[in-house]
Amino acid sequence: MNGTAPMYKATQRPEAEAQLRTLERLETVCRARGRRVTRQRRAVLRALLAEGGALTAYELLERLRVEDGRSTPAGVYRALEFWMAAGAVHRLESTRSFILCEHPEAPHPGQLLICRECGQVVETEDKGVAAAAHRLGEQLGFVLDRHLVELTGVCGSCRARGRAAEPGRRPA
Amino acid sequence: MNGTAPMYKATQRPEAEAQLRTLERLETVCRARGRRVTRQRRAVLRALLAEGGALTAYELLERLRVEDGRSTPAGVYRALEFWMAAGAVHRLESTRSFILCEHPEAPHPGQLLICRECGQVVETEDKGVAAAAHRLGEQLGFVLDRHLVELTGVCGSCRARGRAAEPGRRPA
DNA sequence: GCGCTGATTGATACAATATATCATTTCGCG
DNA sequence: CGCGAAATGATATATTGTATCAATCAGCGC
Repeated sequence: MNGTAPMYKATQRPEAEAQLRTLERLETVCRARGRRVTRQRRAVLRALLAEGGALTAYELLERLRVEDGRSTPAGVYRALEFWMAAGAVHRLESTRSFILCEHPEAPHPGQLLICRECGQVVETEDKGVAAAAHRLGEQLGFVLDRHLVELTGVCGSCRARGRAAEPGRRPA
Repeated sequence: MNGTAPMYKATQRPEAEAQLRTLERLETVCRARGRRVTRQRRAVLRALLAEGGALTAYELLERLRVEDGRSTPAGVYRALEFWMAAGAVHRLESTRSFILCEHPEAPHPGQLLICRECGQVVETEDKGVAAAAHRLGEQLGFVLDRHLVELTGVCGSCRARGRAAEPGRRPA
C-alpha cells in the first residue's frame, strides 16, 4: 500500500482540514435548530472523514467500537439518520453504505459516481442531469422530491492502471 | 401488506396480454442462450405481472408459497437474479423491491419514477437524462456501465386526489 | 446550583433483506 | 437411455435495519 505504489487514496487529505471546518459549521447549524451534536454523532462523522470513502453501517460500528465498546447498530443508524437529515451524509443505495457529503451547504439533488474498482465515490451537482430529471418528472406529471442518481463504472486512474497489470483491488 | 386493504390496484390490466407475449419472447431468448425458463422462474414473473407493481423478495415469496409451499428465499432471489440478468426485472434500490421491466427489449439505461403515495412505478428510457449522465461520466473520466436513476415524488393522480381528502395510502 | 423537560443514549431484542453450501433433481442433448 | 450442466430444495447463516423502553444527559428558567 505504499513505497512505489501510488498513494491514490490519500489518508492525509488536503481537504481534511476544510472538512473539519465544515464539521464545525454543521454543528453550529444544528444547534441553531435545537439539534444537538453529541459525542456519538461526532464520532460517526469523524470515522467517515477518516475513512475518506464509503462505509457500511456495520463497518462504521466496528470502528466506533474501538473507542467505545458500547456502540450499537441502533446508535450508528440513529447518528447516520441525523446527519443525513442535516445533509452531511449520503447513503449509497447501490452499495448500502454511507459517505460524507462533499457539499453540505447545497441541498440540491446530487449525483454519485462510483468506481467499482477502487470504491472511489465522486459527488457532483450537475445541472444537466438535475434539469433533465426534473423535466422528465414534469412530462409525466410527477412532482419529484427525491433524486437518486448513482452511476457506476470505472474511474480514470483505475482504467489506466488496469490496462497494464491485473487486480489488487478493493471494490467498496 | 394485509388482507383487509381495498383492492384498489387493478389485477386485470390491458397490458397483461402484451406482457405475456413478452414473456414468451423472453423465454425464447433465454433458451437460445442455453438458459432455462423453469416453473419457479415463470412463477416469479407471473407473480410480478399479476401484482402490476413492485414487490419485495419476501412479498413475492409469500405469493409463491400459496402455490408451492417449498419456495424459499434463496429460490426467489435466484429467480430474480436470473430475470434481472435477462433484463426482464428491475430492482428498485430505494424501496428494496422488484418490478417487471416494461421494455425488456431495450437494454438501455432507464429511469424509474416512483410515486410515494400509491406506489406506482413508471419506467422510462429518457434520452435527456441518459445523455446528461453519460456526459457527466465523461467529464469526470469515468466509463459508466450502470445507471441507477430513481426519482421519487407524487404522481398526478395522487396529487389530484390528495387535494381533496385525506390518506388511506399504501406507499410501496 | 436545582430541578424541569425533552432529546439522546444504552441495552436488548427482533425484523427485514440477502447469501452460502451441498445433496438432489431436472433438463437438454447426443 | 445416460451423461453433464443447470437448477432446485433444504438448511443455515450473514447482512442490514428497527422497535422498545428505561436510564441519562443537555439546555433552560429560576
